[in-house]
This record gives sequence, structure tokens and C-alpha cells, in this order.
Amino acid sequence: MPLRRTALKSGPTKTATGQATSRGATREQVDVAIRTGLLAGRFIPGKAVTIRGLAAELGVSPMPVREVLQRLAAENALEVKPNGRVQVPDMTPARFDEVLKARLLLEPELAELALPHLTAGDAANLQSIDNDIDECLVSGDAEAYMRLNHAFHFSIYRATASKVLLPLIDSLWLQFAPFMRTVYGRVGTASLVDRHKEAIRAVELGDKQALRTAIAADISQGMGLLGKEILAGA
Amino acid sequence: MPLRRTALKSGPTKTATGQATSRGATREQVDVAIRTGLLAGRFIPGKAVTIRGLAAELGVSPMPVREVLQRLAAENALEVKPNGRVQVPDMTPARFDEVLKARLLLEPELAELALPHLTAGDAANLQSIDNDIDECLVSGDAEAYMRLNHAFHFSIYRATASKVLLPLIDSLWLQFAPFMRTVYGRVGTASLVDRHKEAIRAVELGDKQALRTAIAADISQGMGLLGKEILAGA
DNA sequence: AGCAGAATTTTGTGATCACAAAATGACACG
DNA sequence: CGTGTCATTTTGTGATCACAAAATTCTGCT
Repeated sequence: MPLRRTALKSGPTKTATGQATSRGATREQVDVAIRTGLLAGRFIPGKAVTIRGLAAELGVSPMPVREVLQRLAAENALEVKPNGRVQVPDMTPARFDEVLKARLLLEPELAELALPHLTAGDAANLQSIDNDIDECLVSGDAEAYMRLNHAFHFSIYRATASKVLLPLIDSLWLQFAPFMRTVYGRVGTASLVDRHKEAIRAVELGDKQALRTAIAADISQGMGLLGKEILAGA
Repeated sequence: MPLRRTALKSGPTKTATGQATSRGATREQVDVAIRTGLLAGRFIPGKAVTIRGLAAELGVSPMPVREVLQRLAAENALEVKPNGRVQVPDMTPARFDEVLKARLLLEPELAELALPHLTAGDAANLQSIDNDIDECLVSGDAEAYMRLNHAFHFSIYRATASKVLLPLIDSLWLQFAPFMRTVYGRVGTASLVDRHKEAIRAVELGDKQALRTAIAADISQGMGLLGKEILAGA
């Protein structure tokens, strides 16, 4: 039983809404659907995900789902077990340390590279996102918080038009996001801290070093402290 | 017409040689076949690669090839153009700089993490690989050199049993390997320099900092100098 | 009731098909 | 001789099928 029949596709070359579909459009839609679901924490680590299940839920044939699952497995966002079953990998302390280390190496670097491309308008946009984040923190909407936090960071990183570093960081976010969702589910969102305002100020001033430290601190405090605590308790 | 009929599969559950095939074995074989081909530089950047072509060459149906190509595209080892065609992405100066930067950030780090796990036997194995590399340099076998150089680095990195950093570095190698093959094709292998002996000595001594600098220097000199020169001339 | 074993259903995999878009080649016209 | 146009072929995509392995459920025995 499909949870929600989004009916991505109906006609051969046009969708019900009249929108033209180009090459690989179905796969693309399936890809963003699953990807955003992962980043928003709508998938539970350890929970198996079936091809036919997702296909039915999205109203498409198993075919594009198979390919997307393979893609996400290649990015280590999903794990293919020896029997072929696909599941969201569950977090281990060793894995968590590695993701944290990799983030601290790559994200400040890409932020610095992005800095020259960021305009005043971008800074204002970041400010707007951060305001929405503050609302989510008090309202306790963890899913919206994760979506906005992702938008905040990648609004910076994407300014580089990077084709190498950015995909690597993308892969990292896909790996830790589902776990962080479970963390927020336990500790709530009220205790979350970030260094976004420092980052915005660094962007406005064009201060490379300040941006690096703000991003690094944001990662260490937002992810590092919470995660280590949970993993120690589990 | 298949260039070489390797006939990976014939029967439903057994192959012609009587070897038992388990779940996803065909895809696995296709994956390593293309992956090693990429790392050895047997694919030319910019050259399109067709599903049916590879399928015929490997003696399998297009199905597993499709999934493997999607995987490699997700790792940025291959590029899917808007029309759906898949090709080895060609190198640009910006892309090259990013790969170099990412390698310098990640590989010394993972090498340092690997150091405590490396035994005297591992050091001897590295020495053996490096001896083979020296032979390739004088004989001019670029493909064997690339394979051995990859084996050298990943013999170190794999000691960590890393599930995060290692795949990231894997992705990077898949991205620059095809380009480097073209570089070696132009300048030959005689002029290649590496810092492998320093790295081996650092492993033997258990010197973290020395290993880091050896790896970093190996990357900068082996890849950085050559690549920048070629890209400048192109 | 507890549990081993068989029957049934679910699931991933590889193959094949139909179709449309794109690339390629042939060919006539300026 | 170059060039635009049309026919042919190639190619990716999504769907469906057949099959085997795995998971699940049911059943019968102790």
C-alpha cells in the first residue's frame, strides 16, 4: 500500500500536469525524492528499503529506483548488504569520527574558496535562512531544521561551482544526516547551537579566516558534541 | 563485434568454469572490470562509452552495465551528459586544482591514520611494489605503473579499514587517473618522480609527520607538476 | 505452548522489449 | 564543392518477465 501516490509519471512524454519530460526525467525525480528524504532524516538507519516499495510509493516502475539506489550506494548514502538488501547504514563511533574529520578538512576549505564569489545578496539570503532556522529551533521542527541547515551550508559551498569538493561533501552529508535525525529526536532541537551568525558576518566582511573558523566551529559544536554523546550512551 | 569475449557468465547459477555465482556477482565483475580499466587509464577522456558496447565486450546483458555506469557516475568517475550519453569527463584546470587540493587534504590524513596499523610485513610489501614500479619506469609501461602506484598508495590507506575517507579518495583517483594516463602518454614515464622510498622509511620508523610529508610531496610532485604543465600547454 | 520444517510470499537480479531521442550517414540541391 | 534535409541506425530509458535466493508465514509434531 503506497503511503502517498505522488504519480510522478503518467504519459509517455508528458506528465499529467502537462510538463514536458526530457531524457532521464523519471530517474531525476526519483533521485531528488530519495535524496531529500535522506537529508531531511525521513529514513531510519538500519531500516531496510525495498526497490518495489519505493517504486510503488513514487508511482514509477522499479527500474529507475534500482539505478538511483545504486547511485546512492556508490555515494555511501545507502548500504547494500551481502544478500542484496539495501538499507540506510547505521552509525558507528568509528564512522562518526571519520565523517567529522572529513567534514572539518573539506568544508572550511570549500567555504574559503566560495568566499570571493559570495555577494551581499548571498549574505542576505543566508541571513534569511538563518532566521527560519531559529524559528524551527523553538518550534521543534527537526525535519525543517535539517533541510534549512543543509540549505545554509550549501548556499555557501555552491557558490564555487565546484565539481570535485562539493560532491564529496554532498556524500558526507548524506551519510550523517539520517543519524543526526535520530539524535535530534532524542535531545530535541532547543539545545542546538550553531555558528551561523559568525559565518554570515565573515561573509559580509570577506574575512577568509573568520569564515573558516566559523564553519569549523559550527561543525564541531553542532555535530561533534551531540553525536559523540549519543554514541557513547548507545 | 566484441573486442574480447570474456564470457563472464553463461549458466544461470554457475559459470562455464564451474564457479558458483552469488547475488550480484555479475554486477560485481562488471564493476571491477570498468573500475580497473579506469584506474589503469584504458579509457580515454572525452571518449563516449556505450552501455550496449560494454555489455557486448564483457559478454553480459546491458542490465548490470547500466547500474555500474550509474554508480561510477555518482562517484564522478564518469559523466552523464544531458542527452544521456556517458563519457569519461575530460580534465580542466579548475577541476585539476580541486582534485589536487582534495588529495592533499585527505590522503596525508588517512595515511597518518593508517600508520599504527602498518606492520613490518606491510612495509616489505610496499618495498616490493616500489621495486616493481622502478622497473616500469625504465621499461616505460605506463599502464602497469598506474596500477602499481595505485596499489602502493592504497596498500597504506586500506590498513585503516576506513569506510568514509577511503571511498572519498577512491573517487578522486577514478577522476584523475584517465587524465594522468594521457599525460604519461605525452611525457613518457622516465621523468616520473615519487617519494615512495621516503614513505616506506616513515612507515618503518612509525614517523607520522614524515609519512604525511612524504605522501603530500608525492602527490604534489607526481601529479601536480606534470598536470599543470600539460593543462597550461593545452 | 515451543519449535523445527515446509510452504508461501517477497525481493533483488539479469534479460528482453518497445519506444523516443539523438547521432550518423546518404543524398540531392544550390 | 559545400550544405541542408531526410532516412537509417544507434543508444538510453522505462517497463515487464523469469528465476533464484531470502525472508516470512503457516503448520504439524513433540
